Amino acid sequence: MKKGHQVTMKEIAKKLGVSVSTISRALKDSPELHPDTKKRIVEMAKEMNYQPNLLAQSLRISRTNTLGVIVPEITSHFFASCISGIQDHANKRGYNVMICQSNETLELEKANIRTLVASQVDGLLISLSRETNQFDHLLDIYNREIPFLLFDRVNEDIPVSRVTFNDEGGAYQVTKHLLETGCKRVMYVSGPEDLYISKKRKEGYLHALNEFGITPDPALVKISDLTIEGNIKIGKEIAEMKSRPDGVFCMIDPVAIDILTFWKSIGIKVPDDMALAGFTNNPTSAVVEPPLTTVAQPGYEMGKLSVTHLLDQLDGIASDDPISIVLETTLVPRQSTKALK
Amino acid sequence: MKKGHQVTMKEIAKKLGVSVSTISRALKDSPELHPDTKKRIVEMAKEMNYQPNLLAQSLRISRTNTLGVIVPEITSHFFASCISGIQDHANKRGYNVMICQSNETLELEKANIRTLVASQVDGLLISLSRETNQFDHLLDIYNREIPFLLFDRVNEDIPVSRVTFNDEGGAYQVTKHLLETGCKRVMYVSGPEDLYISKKRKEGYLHALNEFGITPDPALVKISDLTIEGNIKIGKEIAEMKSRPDGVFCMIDPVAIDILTFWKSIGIKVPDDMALAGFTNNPTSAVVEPPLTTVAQPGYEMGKLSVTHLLDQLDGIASDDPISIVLETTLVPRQSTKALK
DNA sequence: GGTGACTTGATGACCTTTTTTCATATGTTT
DNA sequence: AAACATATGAAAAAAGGTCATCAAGTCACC
Repeated sequence: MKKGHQVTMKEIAKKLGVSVSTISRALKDSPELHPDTKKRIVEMAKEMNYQPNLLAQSLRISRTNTLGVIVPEITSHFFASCISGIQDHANKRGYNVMICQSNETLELEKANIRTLVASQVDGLLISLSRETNQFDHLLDIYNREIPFLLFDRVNEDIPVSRVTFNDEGGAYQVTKHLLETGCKRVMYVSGPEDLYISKKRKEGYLHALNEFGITPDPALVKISDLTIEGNIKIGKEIAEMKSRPDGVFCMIDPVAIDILTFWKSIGIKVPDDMALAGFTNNPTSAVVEPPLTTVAQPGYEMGKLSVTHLLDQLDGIASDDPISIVLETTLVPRQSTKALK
Repeated sequence: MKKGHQVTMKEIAKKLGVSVSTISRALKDSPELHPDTKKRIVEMAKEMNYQPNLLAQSLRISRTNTLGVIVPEITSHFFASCISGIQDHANKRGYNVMICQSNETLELEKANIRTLVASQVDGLLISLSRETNQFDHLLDIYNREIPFLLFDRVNEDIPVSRVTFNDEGGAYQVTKHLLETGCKRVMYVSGPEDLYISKKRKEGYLHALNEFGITPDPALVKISDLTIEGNIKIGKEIAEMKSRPDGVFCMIDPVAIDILTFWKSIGIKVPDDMALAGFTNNPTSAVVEPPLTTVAQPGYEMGKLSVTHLLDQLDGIASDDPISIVLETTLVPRQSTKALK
């Protein structure tokens, strides 16, 4: 199939028997043109359904008014919300958005960056893949002075702006909640240790324990590979412990939900046998039985703030110096943890 | 913030003291170039981190290798899955994807089309918004011979390829399932009547009733505006009916889940008091209590098939004549409906 | 020495739009 | 009639890359 022909300024010019410069002047609303001519041209452009070729325009002015976005996966509700926030607010400021997913692989992340840069995007919003433990590709675009920032899945060694949640604070809140509702032995089920959020949330967990005068027990920290099988394996391990925890805080909701489902199948009662809490406030967490206590992360808001900051930098409204924007999270207590007395 | 300078062919040429044409030939792997020179150039290009400017390239060859995608909303798991399928398979064939969401409004749908067309995308994959009841914008791009197809939310009057689910068949399956598990009075909760899927699923519903020799009762068809409030209102209306249905089939999962949640709050038991079924197989439907019987629609697959067909048309592999691709759905029986005897 | 093959240079057209410059053609003013 | 303003044309340069063409150089071979 071949694309149909697009109307160009040249063709309008020919049709009206005027020159291309006149067309350009008319469409740019230049003051040195007779209003009548201007009107004639604008009307003809409309009639011929003229659309300026953004490629040519971008090439000329060396700006595309397009931003690139890279997320680990679109099907995650959280990232979908971020994208939604990014899109809405990018559009509001006259920018378009090209979205790519890395599928949690370093390889695709690199490839996406390459393509977006080649497409001359004006800036990039990146959330790193789980696999990303090496940062040459980011340093590369940093050195090439391509404006970008990191959100949610960030790295602290790259001198660019970061937008994150107060992961430590959220983990602190939820651990504290478990302790306040009577748990004595609270476990933390983490993701891979080199993940930024694994570390941060562990800090919050430890912080809360510390505040309650509890010495951390290494047996009460487990690491999941975040696959369904991995999560179930952890659930099983916990069930089989001689000395079980009485409260479990999982780094992300899906881990908690997989464990919950497994526990239900073997007769473990939540929260009576063990309390359970997650993090992220996925839509699913509200409807499982019992509803899961979790920590809400406003994804749309994160997308909005990220894109706004980047555009502010592009437009010279904000300084180019990297800043760190930290969004607060909110504890969402539900029935998977006991009630406060 | 200003974007850093990008290396051009001219600069490589200057550095190596050769002409731009030689660079071009080397990068195009032209056979008429000495292998040594080719190697020298390719290495220098790599060293200088040269990336061809896709804008210029696209402008010249009048092809962008980019597809545009318009979905009603990204945060829906179903559409996110479609996008994922589209992206993966577009990339596989060397295409990029620009994604836009219409937020279920006609206005944004039009604006998105305009922008994507102005950006010279090679083709479009469109899923219509709920509000779209007028099709000038589609006829417009049809007349301008811009290759596109419709998926999921389609319209049958535009002569372009369509990719849909067998909505009628899925609705028939689930209604039949309700009848087979003992329901005598099955209700259909529809969305707005001008929606394609509202109509199709109603056909399937009626088809099953007919097969069981049941005369459709107009009181057993309700229409929701698909907002949470609207769904709850329907749930309430059903609860207050003097002669309640004993099975309710909702056009989409969220409607069923909102109704289920409301019913739980007022003590109606599912499936004992009334059986309940949805459509789409949202992740949520598997974890509500009781798990919701629904119809699975493979979104990733739909995205994959859509993009593959469009690219086949673009590449001349498939004929330009519009075809209709119909994907089969699968009944997912769960505990919100009674078991078969 | 002539022929042909191979390699590279040099040039320019082209894609579309933007922007500038200079040249005209009018009409208006003094 | 000269001076000026206004409106428009015509053309070129630029953005970066592609592609084709012609010229010219080097080399080998008969």
